[in-house]
Amino acid sequence: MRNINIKELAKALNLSTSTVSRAFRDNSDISRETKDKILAAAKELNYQPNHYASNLREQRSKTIAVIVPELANNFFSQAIHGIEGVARSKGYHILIYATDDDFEKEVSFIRHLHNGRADGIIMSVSGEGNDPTYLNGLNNKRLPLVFFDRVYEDISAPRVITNDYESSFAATQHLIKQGCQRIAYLVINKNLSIGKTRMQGYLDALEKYGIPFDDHLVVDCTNSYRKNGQILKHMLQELKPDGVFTSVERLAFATYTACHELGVQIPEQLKVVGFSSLEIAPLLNPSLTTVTQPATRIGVEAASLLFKMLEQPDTVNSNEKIVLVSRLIKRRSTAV
Amino acid sequence: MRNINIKELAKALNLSTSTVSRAFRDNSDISRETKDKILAAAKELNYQPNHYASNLREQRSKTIAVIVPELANNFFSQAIHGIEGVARSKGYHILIYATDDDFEKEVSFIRHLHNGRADGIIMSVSGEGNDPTYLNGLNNKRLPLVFFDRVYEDISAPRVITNDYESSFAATQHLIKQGCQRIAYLVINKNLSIGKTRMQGYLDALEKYGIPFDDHLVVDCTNSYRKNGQILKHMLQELKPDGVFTSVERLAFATYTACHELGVQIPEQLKVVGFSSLEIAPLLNPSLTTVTQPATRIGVEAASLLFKMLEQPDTVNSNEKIVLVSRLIKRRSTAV
DNA sequence: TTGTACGCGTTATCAA
DNA sequence: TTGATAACGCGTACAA
Repeated sequence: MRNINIKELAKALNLSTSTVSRAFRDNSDISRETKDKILAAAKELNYQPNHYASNLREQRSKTIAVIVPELANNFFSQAIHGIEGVARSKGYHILIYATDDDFEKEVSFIRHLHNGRADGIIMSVSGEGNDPTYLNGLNNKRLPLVFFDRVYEDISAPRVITNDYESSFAATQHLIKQGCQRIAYLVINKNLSIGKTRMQGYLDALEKYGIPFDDHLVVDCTNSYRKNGQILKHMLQELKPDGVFTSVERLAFATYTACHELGVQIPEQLKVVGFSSLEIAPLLNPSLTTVTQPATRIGVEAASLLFKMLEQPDTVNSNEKIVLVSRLIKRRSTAV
Repeated sequence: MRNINIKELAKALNLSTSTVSRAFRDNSDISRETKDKILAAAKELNYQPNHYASNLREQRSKTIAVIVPELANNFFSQAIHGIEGVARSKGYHILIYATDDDFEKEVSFIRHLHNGRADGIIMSVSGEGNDPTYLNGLNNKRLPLVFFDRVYEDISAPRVITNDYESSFAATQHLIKQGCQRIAYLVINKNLSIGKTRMQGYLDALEKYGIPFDDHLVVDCTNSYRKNGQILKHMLQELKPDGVFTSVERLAFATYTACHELGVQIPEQLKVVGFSSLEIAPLLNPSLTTVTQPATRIGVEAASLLFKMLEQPDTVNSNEKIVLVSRLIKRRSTAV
């Protein structure tokens, strides 16, 4: 069964293409009767208006692009889940792009999206702290952009983030109150805004409780599973921390693994708290104290914001910032 | 900065639109010199060929659609990750759709994709065992379809699956060898092919070792976290199994949670093994014995198969079946 | 090597 | 209420 086009359908019904076209749009004038007839025939002959022709004509794609650093990641898949729900309810489709934390890919994706393929972009930026000003040359066109979670601070675009500073402060404070004095901060890229903000919370909590800052305890990790294992084992043995605060989920897991391998007892010898959206954190050994971001909700808010920009451009300020609240959930990994 | 079109760029360069067009296509004749000039000017003026116009003209979208039951799920996000990598390397974009295990949504997505929006579809089917013959009326058009993991057995389309029967047999056998006699099989939808296949492995393993089959031990669960908790706690208390084999990851987690709440000791009182792609299964309490599917690889294979269908249609048989091997990884949850 | 002209399938404008 | 027609932006015969 071939795809037929509007002409063929029109001919089959002895109608003009305009009339057929009208049957598929809600606003136009068309008699109830002919409309029904057309829709019935369309179903019968399996006709659907060609998407590309429509979009070319209407100059919009009913598609939004979502760019994330990685796909196989709890947080991002939950966020995408949230975005998808909103998009579907609006009749929009979503294109997915993964940068693998590669800035070049990010730039390339963004550039190529400026060809009409998408009506808007939702992005969590790549991990490399490169120069994001390339966005300035672009975003003034009518391709709205919304950031979520990982943002470029100096780029003017609406964003949905969480209260990273406060939750990092709270997490660090929690470790201190549980008796930790040598608290390591684990980060993937401390130049990225999110790494910096979370670190500031860590630093300020230390200061508040009069704990001297030791910059050896700020440990720069990688995206490589293997390398992180080496780095962390080395760190645990050399620096002998009694607490660890990880700025991303993966590093909490890496810490667990390193401790298992070294025979370091959590929480007796080392207390661990980390950012994590893992639903089964309670099932870990020991159950993991987490700073849990409302990942799905972040996606929902980001998508809603983007649709607001699409539907009522004037109501959204480019400095708009939605801050959602993360929760510190205390579990066994930080028990006394 | 507005988007400019090919006409404006041509005018700016004092060239014809065809010449400009040629500069963006590799095959056509065009002097090195003019080509460079055009590309430079394009960059300067931020010109990109309009995607919808190109696609309308060329009758293909360089886009594939991926339909999955859910997004916030380890297995599927890893599979999508695999698909994305292959697609990107081919210069293709991917559209993502989540059915939420709703058959109606699946049908709707598939139907709507037959409007030129995508050149092919990769799908893991929705969880409801409805009538999939709707696909027969469609897939003969030139919109290639590849199934992965969850498939419709009676629909003729290439598929990428894992050796579910064998690994289920192996998992059940492992439980038996560890001393289990009353082994429960947990499934979400036992009418779905995947649920059936995995159950057959379970049944045959029981039979091989002369363990009588008790159909109360086949427990139909849901997608609701709360309901599963009730079902499982009830099951544990009433049926007193000494082993549990779960056909999907989520039910293994639910089992853990129920056991924690009831104070049932794993593995002493109950041994657990489940299908799961969770990378941190070793970190669970206790570490979880898993049947681990090569999720990313499945995505890669499915995408590769689809591209083969797009590039050399005749070389792919519609009955083609790629079977990848899952691994049974023994951990503490089934220790003696 | 470059330019002219047409058509991809649709929708909006205008006329009937 | 319906039909004829032009235009959306591009790519490719064909002509130059």
